[in-house]
Amino acid sequence: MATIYEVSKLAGVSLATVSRVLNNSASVSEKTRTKVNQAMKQLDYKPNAIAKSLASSRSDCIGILVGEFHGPFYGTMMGGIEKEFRAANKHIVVTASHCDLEKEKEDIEFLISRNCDALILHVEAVSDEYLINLAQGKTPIYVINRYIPQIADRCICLNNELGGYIATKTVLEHGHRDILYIAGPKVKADARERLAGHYRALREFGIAPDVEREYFGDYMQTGGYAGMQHFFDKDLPVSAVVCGNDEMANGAMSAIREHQLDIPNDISVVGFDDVLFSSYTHPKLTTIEYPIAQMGKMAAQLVLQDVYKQGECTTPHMFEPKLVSRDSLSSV
Amino acid sequence: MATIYEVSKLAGVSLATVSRVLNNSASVSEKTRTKVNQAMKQLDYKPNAIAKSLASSRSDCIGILVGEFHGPFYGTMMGGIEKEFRAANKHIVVTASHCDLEKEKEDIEFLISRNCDALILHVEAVSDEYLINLAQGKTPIYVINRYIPQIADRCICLNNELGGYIATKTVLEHGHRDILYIAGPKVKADARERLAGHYRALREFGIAPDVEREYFGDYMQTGGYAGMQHFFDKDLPVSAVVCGNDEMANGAMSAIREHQLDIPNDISVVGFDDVLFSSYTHPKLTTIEYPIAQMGKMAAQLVLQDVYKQGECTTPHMFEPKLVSRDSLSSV
DNA sequence: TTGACACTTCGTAAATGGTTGCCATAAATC
DNA sequence: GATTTATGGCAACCATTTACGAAGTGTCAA
Repeated sequence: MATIYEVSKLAGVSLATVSRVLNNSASVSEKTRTKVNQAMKQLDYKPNAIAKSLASSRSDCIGILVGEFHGPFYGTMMGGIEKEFRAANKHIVVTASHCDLEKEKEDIEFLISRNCDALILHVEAVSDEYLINLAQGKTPIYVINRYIPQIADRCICLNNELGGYIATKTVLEHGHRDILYIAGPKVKADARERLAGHYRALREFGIAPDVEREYFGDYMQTGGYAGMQHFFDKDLPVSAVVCGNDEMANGAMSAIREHQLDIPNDISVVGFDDVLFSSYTHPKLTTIEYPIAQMGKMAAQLVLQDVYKQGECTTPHMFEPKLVSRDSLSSV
Repeated sequence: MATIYEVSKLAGVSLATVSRVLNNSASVSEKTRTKVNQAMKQLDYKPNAIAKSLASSRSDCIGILVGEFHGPFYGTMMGGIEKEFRAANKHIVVTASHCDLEKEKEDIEFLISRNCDALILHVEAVSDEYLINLAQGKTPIYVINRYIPQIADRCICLNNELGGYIATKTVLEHGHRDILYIAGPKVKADARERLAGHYRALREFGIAPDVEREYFGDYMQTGGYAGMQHFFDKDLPVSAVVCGNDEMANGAMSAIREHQLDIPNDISVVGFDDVLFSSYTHPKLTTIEYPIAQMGKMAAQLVLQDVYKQGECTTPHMFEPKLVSRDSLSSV
């Protein structure tokens, strides 16, 4: 592989000049520029990003940390981020840390050691203090789906509590009183926040939260399915089930159908996130919109603005969840 | 950020020794090793992966190229690859090139310029010649979902034609004769292969393929929905619709339901891929299994074996599609 | 016409933070 | 005391950026 040195020799100029035309920095005469460009073409020269990164301590790469690669939520998030960066000619390097404390730390260190110009993190296990401390470091970080007051300007999040509140309140307003809740994993802050919103709505309607009517799933279809089975086994009266996310709602719907019950006439179902497939379930899922693609886009814009001084980002950092009314919720 | 130099000074040893401790290569006395480790801890030394990569022309990174970040197919593939590599302490850097020729080439060059030790590619736009040529290069490549005879040992793929054949043959064996086909984008080879399999099954049953009964979608729910609408508008007799993938099947089912028709009693639906949500649709989707997670895993094992000389991979390179019988296909 | 001055354009060389082959030295063994 | 063996150090190298300075060119006034 040809190096900048060979190019400089062939073009009869110095290393510095080649570097200058590469980065079109400073002034280079048109004549020299053409000479260099020709030499590069002739040698099929490809710049070595690693060496460039070492010398310049930049990388044009943004590190992304997600929980998982699979699943509709993270995929959409990565897509939103990537689209924005690609337009700006930046690359992303993504790792998935499976909501594990050690892996999250490891991955963050990995991304920093790779000279990422900034980090966009969707982390769950790591503590607030860790992130606050990390934010002091050389590499700017941006946090999605988590609000930390001390670094509020680095947080892009959704009001999960409000979303949980809206979901259950809507169900209550439709006349339901026998409500089940399939929550996400207790270890996840957003799951707890959504549950808190659920409680608030319940109390507002004079209903005492009841642990008997709660189930903690895994945020996946299997969890929703298992949760619903669990409730069926306990033979509780039910007219609606509110789920911590759409995947679990999907799983719950599957279990409900297997019990020969109709959605929403026998049991109403509400989800959270409004992932892509939720408009294609049967019945179409009533859910809470989590504008994750936009939030990813915004995180990217923030990086572009802060780190690369390109464009401006004026979107507010806290997004408001909205109800998406479809067909899985009926009145009683 | 502390450098290896400062560590060596603090520990009172040479640079080389620190490097040896880091890579636990060659022999270093226990005493020295402890001294160095203590110094590293004291300085909170973090090795600079970029510098290491430049000096050693390795990176412990594997470049992955996928079509998109979102969607159940690629997510599962990335997950399968990542899991295997994480266990071996390798990292992946992923880019999505949206099935665009220029982006695919650009991304491949990007990954190579980042010193990736190997590339795992799911590419569609780039030509066979390009890949054959690329395979001659310094960076080993592995290709998923594409068979190129000249580099067969680098290809991990599914017999798409056979899958397409099985899907339609199964539908025919269930007595259906008025079959519609919603294919993937013509530009995608796998879509064409699946369609070819469809043709073969049709001919085997004495049915002439009919372009009136074909629609080319986008491999997404929207495409399946639009395809079904298209057929409804033409008012063709239908008893079954075979789809190029599960997402389109999902979209088609949605359209069918909106026409107040029952699945599978009025119209049967068959998909392809068996992505996660297909076991949770209503009715549960009958489809063709595409073991993409396993294939990703295998690609990773191949890299581990060939590039890092770890483990051994004996899985055959061509996977066989299998029918997954669920509830969306009935007999007539 | 010429000299001063400013501005372009380009080259030199020192980083950047590591790896690694080769050689030297000290310790251990016989 | 000679021969191994285990350790450690030196210095070149990886491919690039970039501060600094040196030419070269042009403008303008004296």
